[in-house]
Amino acid sequence: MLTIAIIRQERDQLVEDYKRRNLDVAELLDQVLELDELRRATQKDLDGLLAQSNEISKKIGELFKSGQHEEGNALRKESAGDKDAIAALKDQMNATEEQITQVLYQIPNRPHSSVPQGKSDEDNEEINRHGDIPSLYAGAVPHWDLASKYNLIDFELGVKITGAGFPVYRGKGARLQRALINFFLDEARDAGYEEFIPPHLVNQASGIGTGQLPDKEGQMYHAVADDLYLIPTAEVPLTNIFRDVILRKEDFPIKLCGYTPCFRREAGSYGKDVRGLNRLHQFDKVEIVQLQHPELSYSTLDQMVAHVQGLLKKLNLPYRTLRLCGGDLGFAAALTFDLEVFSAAQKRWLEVSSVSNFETFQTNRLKCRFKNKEGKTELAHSLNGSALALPRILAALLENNQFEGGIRIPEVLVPYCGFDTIEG
RNA sequence: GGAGACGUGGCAGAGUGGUCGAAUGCGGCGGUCUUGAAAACCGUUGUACCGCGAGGUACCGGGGGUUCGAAUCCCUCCGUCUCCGCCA
Repeated sequence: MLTIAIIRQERDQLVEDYKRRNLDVAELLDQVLELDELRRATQKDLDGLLAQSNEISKKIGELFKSGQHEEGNALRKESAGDKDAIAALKDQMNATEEQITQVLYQIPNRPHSSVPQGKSDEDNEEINRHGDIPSLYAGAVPHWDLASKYNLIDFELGVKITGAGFPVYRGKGARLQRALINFFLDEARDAGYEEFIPPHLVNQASGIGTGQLPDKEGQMYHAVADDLYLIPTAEVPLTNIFRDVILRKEDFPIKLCGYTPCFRREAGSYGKDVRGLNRLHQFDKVEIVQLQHPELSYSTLDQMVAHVQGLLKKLNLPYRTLRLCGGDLGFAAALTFDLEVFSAAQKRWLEVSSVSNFETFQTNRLKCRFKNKEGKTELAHSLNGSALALPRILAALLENNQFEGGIRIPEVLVPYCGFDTIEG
């Protein structure tokens, strides 16, 4: 969420910047400014009335204390009149603040200066590629065929138990999942991230804190009876650890990681690209999160991208790095790098990680601040990235490493799996 | 789920209608002393908003109410603890 201070100071520049998101925010910003004027004027009036009322109350107290009851009672009657005016101004204050919040909720994060103009994922900027795309043998098949051929994943069984998008992993498929989770967590720990196991359901305040609510209400599973939401990513509980927290600048950088299942309704997605593991309602992911000093957050972003690239290198998966254009950038992000691996049997790139700097967008909602050099509180920067999401990694691993007699397991995973080949 | 107790500043813990944004202790920060450190002593130490400033306003779990005035009384929600029940 943008701060009102920024809108007041940089209104014109903001309008310019949001054009790269293909958004015209002029009207929204002006609404905020107008409401803010009203709010300040109202507070001025309200504070004045309250000050008066406080003073009279104090006087009455003193009169009664010194035994001057008649004078006290006279004053009491006199002061009763302001109550309605005070109540009316309070109502107006609250209503105006609420309106400001509602407008601010509609405005996505300001794109970083390096974010290219663009409409869709086709305009994303490819930054680099790494690894050779394997040439598969003639009988190579996509991962959904491999999954059933080697009895690794049962999609139909998931449909029976729950519904589409909830696969059942079994046997070596299940063990491979667990191996990947442990591998990713160990790598994160080696990189200095503290491991957490957070709750998988969160309250509304947490959803608002990281930006899922109210913007993406329909994308989360909602347990209505208890008004809790199933997390779409570990980012939500992990980042919300720092809601309403004032850090010391020595605390930076704060590095956390955690494995959780992720639940996404994927409302509105349909048809192609949803086959097999490509798009699921429940999937596993290891997430890395950092809170950082504003001056350092972009070098931190680069480090996080490098960490994810390191994972892909160790898994020997060909990947490319994209800088998302304004049109593809998420609501809360200022800058995002996507990592995609090449799925050799589907012959296409699959997004496996999204690493973002949210600058103060989340921390403003979270009220996560630190004491700066001048001793003043200042909003921290928050960042996160998938390191990594499992399903598409698994898809690419199965497809890229298949041979006539089975599937080879990448060397780094063998100690985690306890097997080096999947065969019929 | 039932019964009871409680929710105050970084922590501990006073405060039951007025001068309380809140005693005191601990912790933190600055200083004196010291070769240095510790101890001792002195000072300082919540957050947000409005205002050029002086200063003002709000906040004692959240929300609402009573009152001229609420940390204090009432209602409600949330949470914690103890006992009972149930249970991995």
